[in-house]
Amino acid sequence: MNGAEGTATSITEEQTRLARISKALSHPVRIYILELLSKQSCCYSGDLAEEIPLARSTLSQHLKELKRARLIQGQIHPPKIMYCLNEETWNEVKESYKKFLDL
Amino acid sequence: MNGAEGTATSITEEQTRLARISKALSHPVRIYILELLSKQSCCYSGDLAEEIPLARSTLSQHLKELKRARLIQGQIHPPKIMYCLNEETWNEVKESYKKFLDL
DNA sequence: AAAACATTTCGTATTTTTACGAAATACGAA
DNA sequence: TTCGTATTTCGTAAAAATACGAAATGTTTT
Repeated sequence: MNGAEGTATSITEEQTRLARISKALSHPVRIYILELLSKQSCCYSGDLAEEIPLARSTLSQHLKELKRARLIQGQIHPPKIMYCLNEETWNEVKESYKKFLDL
Repeated sequence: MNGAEGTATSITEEQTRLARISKALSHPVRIYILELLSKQSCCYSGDLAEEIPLARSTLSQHLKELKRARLIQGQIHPPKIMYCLNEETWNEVKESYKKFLDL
C-alpha cells in the first residue's frame, strides 16, 4: 500500500479519517453490533455470541477492531464483559458522515 | 468469509447492505472521488489521475469498485471518459446511513 | 488451590484488497 | 489505416481481513 504522507496529494486528513471509519463499518457483524449498541447503549459479549453464528474468537476479533477504532469500549463486569458504545466517537462519526453525505 | 444466507442469523439484509456500502467507502481515494462528484456531479478520469498520486491502472481499479457498487457511472465522451455520480444509489446510501446513525 | 466460566490471544489457512507496469482496447485525427 | 491519446484489463506481488480451534488469561465460586 502507499500510506506515504507528505507528497502533494489532494486527499485530506478528513477523507482518510472517513475511509478509516468506513472500513470499521465494512463488516455485517460490526454493523450489527454498533446498531445494537446505538439502541441500547451496552451489551454483553456473550449475548452477541449467542446471536451471531461465528466462533467466539472471531467475534472477539471484531470487537477488538471496533475497540481499535474507538467505537466501543469494554468494561469488566464479572464474570462477564460489557461492551458500550463510545458516545464521543459515535458523535464524531455522525458528524463525518453528515458532512460527507450533506445531510 | 461467510456469505451464507439462510442460516438463523440475526443479521439483516439491510445491515449486510450497509456493510457493503461501507466497504466501497473504505479507501481514501474512493472517498475523495465521491466527495468530488457529490459536489460537481461529474469529472474526467484523467483529471483524477492528475490529482491522485497513484498509477492509472490502480485508479481505474478504484473506479471499477465504485461502478460495481453502482455509486458512479461512466459515460464515453470522446476522447475521454466522464464519470458521474449515480444519484439514485447515492440517495439510497444517504438514507441507509441516516437510519443507521439516527440522523 | 482447583474448578468453572467468559473472553482473548496465538497460530494458521484462505480470501480479498491494494498496488504496479505491461499489454490490450477504444476511438478520433492525421 | 496508422498514430496518438485515454483508459482498462491482465498478470503478479505484497499486505490486510476473515475465520477457525487450541491454548492462555482472568475472575469467581467451591
